[in-house]
Amino acid sequence: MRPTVHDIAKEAGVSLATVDRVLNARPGVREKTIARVQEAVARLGYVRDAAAANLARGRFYRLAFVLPEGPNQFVETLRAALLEACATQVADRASVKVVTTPAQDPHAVVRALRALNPRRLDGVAIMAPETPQVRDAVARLKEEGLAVVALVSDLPNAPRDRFVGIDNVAAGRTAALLTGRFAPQGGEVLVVTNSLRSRDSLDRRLGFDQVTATDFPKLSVLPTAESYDDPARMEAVAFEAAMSRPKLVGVYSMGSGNTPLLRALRRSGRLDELVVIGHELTPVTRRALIENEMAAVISQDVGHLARSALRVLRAACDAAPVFEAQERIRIEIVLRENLP
Amino acid sequence: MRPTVHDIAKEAGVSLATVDRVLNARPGVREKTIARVQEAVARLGYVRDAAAANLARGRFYRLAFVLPEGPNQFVETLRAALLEACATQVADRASVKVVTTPAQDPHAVVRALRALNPRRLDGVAIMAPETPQVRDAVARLKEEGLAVVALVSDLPNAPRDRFVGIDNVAAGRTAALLTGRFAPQGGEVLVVTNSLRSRDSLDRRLGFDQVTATDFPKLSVLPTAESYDDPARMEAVAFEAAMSRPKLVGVYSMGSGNTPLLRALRRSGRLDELVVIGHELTPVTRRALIENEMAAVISQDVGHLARSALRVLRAACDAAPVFEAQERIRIEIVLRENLP
DNA sequence: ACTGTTTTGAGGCACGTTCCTCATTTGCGG
DNA sequence: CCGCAAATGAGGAACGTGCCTCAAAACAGT
Repeated sequence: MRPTVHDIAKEAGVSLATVDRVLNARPGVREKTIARVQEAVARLGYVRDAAAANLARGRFYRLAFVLPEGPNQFVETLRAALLEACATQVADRASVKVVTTPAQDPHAVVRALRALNPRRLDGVAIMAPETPQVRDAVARLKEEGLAVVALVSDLPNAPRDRFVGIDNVAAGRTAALLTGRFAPQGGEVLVVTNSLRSRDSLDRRLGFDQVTATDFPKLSVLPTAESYDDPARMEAVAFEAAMSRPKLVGVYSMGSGNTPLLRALRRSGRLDELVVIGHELTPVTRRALIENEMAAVISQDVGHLARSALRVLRAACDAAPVFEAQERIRIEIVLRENLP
Repeated sequence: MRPTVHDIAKEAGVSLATVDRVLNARPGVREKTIARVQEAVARLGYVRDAAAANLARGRFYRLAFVLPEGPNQFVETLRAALLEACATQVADRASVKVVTTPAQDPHAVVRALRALNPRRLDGVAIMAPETPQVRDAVARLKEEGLAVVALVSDLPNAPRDRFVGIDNVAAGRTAALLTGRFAPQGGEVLVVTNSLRSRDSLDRRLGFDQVTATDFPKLSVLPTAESYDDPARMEAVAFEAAMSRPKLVGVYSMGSGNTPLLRALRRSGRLDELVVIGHELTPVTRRALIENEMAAVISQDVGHLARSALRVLRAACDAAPVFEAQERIRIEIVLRENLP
């Protein structure tokens, strides 16, 4: 059996109340006594029973997730993973509210953040492009004492407690390395995204350029084409590039919008000679991998993302340390053969 | 606030005792009453507070991990991850004993398993090659009522409750796909391992052959070379192949022993023209990736492995269902640019 | 209506911790 | 040595659930 606070008290020769005061860093204990208790803790190898502690504390975490809305498979699966995580022990003693905002309206996010009542909430996870208004809204939430984490796309200049997601520069570098090795003959690479306003796309492009510049001189990377979340525009841009650029060897899709992209490439008849690399495993990209239409998908485990965000938010609420190793989101490379 | 058993009792118009009997599937309640309680549970959206339940139950999980011993970086990091996981909430209300057995002695595992006292233990995780003796030892543990999971290397014909690890056939298929795409010109591929006795090596070879046979006719895969955990032998075999086979384009290392392998290939002077793919991210393989000596490493997150084994063991002890999505160990592809 | 069985109610103790209150002791300055 | 504040002890209630006992009620078959 593990030692309890009672054992510590006995071992240190103090009362239970004093042990409690020391363990919870409450004032009113002499240095000497603190040391004595801590020694006893070390000697007996005491570790606080988190279950009992939470029970006694009656702690309840009121959390909110602000996600973009739209025909975005990735966000849909993220939301599903979130709800699934809530049904398990990860979300124990927590209530989670999911708020969605129109993807294309940068003010909508701000409005949604303002609409949150800080007194009825302990923490917020935000997935949104970084704008000055969003930064201000985050700052306001922090001032109100809320825990704030950025999700998927970082808000590096906002006072968020933490970013939960992959290192997008490294993700872009990984995409470049795969493109370069899958297309050793070299040629032109088309880079597309729905919007460069999001920090994640920006970072990915940055990483992609770093590696192609230093390691794959035979690749020439075209300027980023933005679709602004318009499928028709995405399809037109991709089709145009495929038809007019004979030296095209690869396409790197940094955002969503893989359905119109693949449709265009299929239509151009050049899909099987192109190395297509995209992000996020969805039904669309999964199918494309199986059909050999996409060479690789760079992905992040949405289940891990959801659980990690929940754990990190709770830790931030308690100003407790996080278990780093568990919260590092991996850049997953998914090929046809290691589809989960 | 979340509803409690008290709320359920009130809602269903029964006593607390009856609610408890229904929730814990104890006998002595009429069908009609059971239905009434379950309706109340559904209506109020009650979910059992796992923390309080475990506390009340006073459940304590006594677990043991049986791991191979030896100069194996992978096992070392696994053990470290295990100890780290024990220090966190994952191992809450559990004691974990780690037993190591000499890697090369198949009887040592059996002896270690026999030495376990089933009355002082609730569950065991085993990482060992599958032999008839191991199967019998596992069967004996199961008969004693222990939970048993196979770790990393499956024991498909033993009555283990579950396998925690990657799908090694798929891992082999992934390695083949990478080799084929990284070496489109084709040629010979050397496959090495420390021992084909382990189920994982066997499965990886199987998967590797499947994909090379169907998708990469230009690759000809050599018979598996075994080192029997002897670094000198590994080095000799690899050097010999590199020197005598001009058409060699790739090496697939299915087990441990990457240090002597890389040393041999370096010595042969052909390392930079070979596509080397190995398993498990260790200091050795990490360095080889950074130096561009290895093209890719197929890995499994040891932290995830450790935490998953703990969770699965606990669930098996309680005959509780596991949260599948969280326990699926991914086949990670690690390149230079997405090193964690 | 009688017995006997099954079902239900009521209550209490336990788990390990937190967080109170109130009384007591200790240390310190004067 | 006194007075005062700080430090400590003792005890208890609570958190939500599990698990136990004993008695009361409902129901079955005769």
